Amino acid sequence: MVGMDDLDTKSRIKMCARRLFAERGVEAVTVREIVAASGAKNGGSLNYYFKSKEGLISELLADIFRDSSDGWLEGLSDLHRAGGPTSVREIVTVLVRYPDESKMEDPSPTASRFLNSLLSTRRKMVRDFLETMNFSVFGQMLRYIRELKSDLPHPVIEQRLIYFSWYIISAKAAYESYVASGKKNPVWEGFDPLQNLIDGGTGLLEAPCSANELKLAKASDKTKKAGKALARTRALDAAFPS
Amino acid sequence: MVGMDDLDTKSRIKMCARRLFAERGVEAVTVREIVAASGAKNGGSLNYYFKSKEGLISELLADIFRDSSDGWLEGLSDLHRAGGPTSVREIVTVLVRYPDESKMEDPSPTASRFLNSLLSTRRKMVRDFLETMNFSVFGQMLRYIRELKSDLPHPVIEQRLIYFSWYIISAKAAYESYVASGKKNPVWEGFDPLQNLIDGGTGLLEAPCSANELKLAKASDKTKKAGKALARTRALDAAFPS
DNA sequence: ATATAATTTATACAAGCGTTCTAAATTATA
DNA sequence: TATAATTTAGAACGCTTGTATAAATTATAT
Repeated sequence: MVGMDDLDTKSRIKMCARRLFAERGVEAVTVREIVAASGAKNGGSLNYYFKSKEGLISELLADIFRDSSDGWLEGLSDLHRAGGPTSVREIVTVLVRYPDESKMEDPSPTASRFLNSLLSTRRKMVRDFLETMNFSVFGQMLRYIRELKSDLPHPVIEQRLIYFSWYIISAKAAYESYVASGKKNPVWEGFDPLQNLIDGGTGLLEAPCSANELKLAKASDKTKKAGKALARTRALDAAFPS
Repeated sequence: MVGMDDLDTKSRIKMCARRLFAERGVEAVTVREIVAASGAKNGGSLNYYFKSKEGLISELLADIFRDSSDGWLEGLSDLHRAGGPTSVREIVTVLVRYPDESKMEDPSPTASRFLNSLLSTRRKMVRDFLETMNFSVFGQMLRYIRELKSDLPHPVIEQRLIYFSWYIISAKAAYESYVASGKKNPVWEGFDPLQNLIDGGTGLLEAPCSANELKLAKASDKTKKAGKALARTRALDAAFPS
C-alpha cells in the first residue's frame, strides 16, 4: 500500500479522481474537487497532464481496461496450465479474482464503481473502448461460457451473459463501497465476499431454464442462425442499447 | 399507452425528467433540459410544482417506492391466496413481475435506471427513503428468502441478498434500456427477458456454497447472534455503506 | 553556471448552472 | 360577472462549471 504523498502529481490526480468518481459518479464530481483533493492549488496541472476532464476520464478508463485485460489474461493462462477451462465456475472465478485489487497500490478499490458510473452517463465512450481497444480477453471468456452452456438456446444464454456482466460489475461495486468505507460489518466479514460473488454468479449462469418457455425459445432458435460477423456488434447493442 | 400531450404540465415534467434521468443520470441532466423536453419555455413551472431539482428528484423517487410497494403488496397477496410463498422462485417472481411496468402510462420504463443512478450519486437520499418510508414489503420479501434459505450461514445469505438486490436493479435496468431504445434485437426477443431474469436470480440465491468456505462460516456464525434491532440498519449499512 | 525544458502557479474568462422574483395569462369558483 | 386560485412567461441573479493563458518556479542537461 503506497501513501498518496509518494506519488507524482499525475498519479495523485488519477487516484483522487478515481476515488471521487467511484464515490459519487463522474458528473457529480468537479475538476476543482479533484484538484483540491490531489493537493494542487489550481487546475493547471490537470489541464497540463490530461487536457480536460474528458481526457482524464478516458485515461482512467483505459487504465482499467488494461489492468483487467492483463489480469484476466494471466488468470486464463493459469487455467490453461491446469487443463483449460472445464466449467463455468472456473471462468467466473478468473473474472472475479483477477486482477487482484487488494494487492494494488490504491487501498480503496474503485474500478467497478467507476465503470458503473461511466456506463450510465457515458455509455458511448465505454462502447467505443470495447470496440476499438484490445479487449478480446473478455469476449474470449464469454465465448467459453457460451460453449459450456451450449445446451441452452441462444437468446437465453445471451441474455444471461448480459445479466451476468451487470451482476459482476454492480455486485462487485457494492463490495467495493464497503471496502472503501473502511468500516467493519460482520456481514462482509463472516464469509469471503468474492467467493460468494463467484458462487452466486455461477448459479446465475447455471440456473435451469423455465420449462414452458424453453420450448418456444428452442423453436425460434432454429429459424435464425445469425452470421458471426454481426454477432459481436449485436451483442454490444443488446447489452448497451444506444 | 398515454401520449405525452394528454398529460398536465406536472405529469409531463415528471415523465420527461424520469426518462432523461434514466438515460444519462441525474447529475448530467439539467433542469433546463427537462423544461425544454416537457414543452415549457422556462423553468417557472418546474419551480412552481417541485420547488427545486432536488424536490423533483425526491418526488420521483417517492413515486417509484410507492408504485413498487403497491405492486409487491399485490403480488404477495396473490401468493398468499395460492398458499403462501413456498419457494425462493415465487418471491423472486413477485419481485420482478410486480408492478407490471408494461401496463403503465409511460411506454419507456425508467424506474430501475433512475434508481440505479440515484444509488451512485445520492445514496443517502435513497437510504433515508428506505428507513423512513413504509417500505416494509421489500423487507418482508427478503425475510421470506432468508427463512427459505436458513440452511445457509448468516453472512452468506446476507451477502447474497445484497448481490441479488443489485442484480435485480441493474439487470432490469439493462433490459429497460433496450425497451426504451425502441429498437429490435433478436437477443431480447427470443425468450422472455423477465422470465430469464427470474431464472437467473433464483439460481443466484439457490446456488450452493463453496464447501471449504462453508465450514469457516458456520463456525463464526455460532459465535454471534446479533440483536434484531440492529439487524435492519446493519443490513442497510452493509448494502449501502456511507 | 547557465540555458533549456518540464512543471506548477496565479488569474481570468465565457458559458451554463440552479434558482428566484414578478407579472401576466389562464382557469376555476362563487 | 367578479373574484380567487392556479398555471405559465419573462428576465435576471449569483454562483460554479470547465478551460485557457501567461508568468513563476523547479528540474535537467550541457
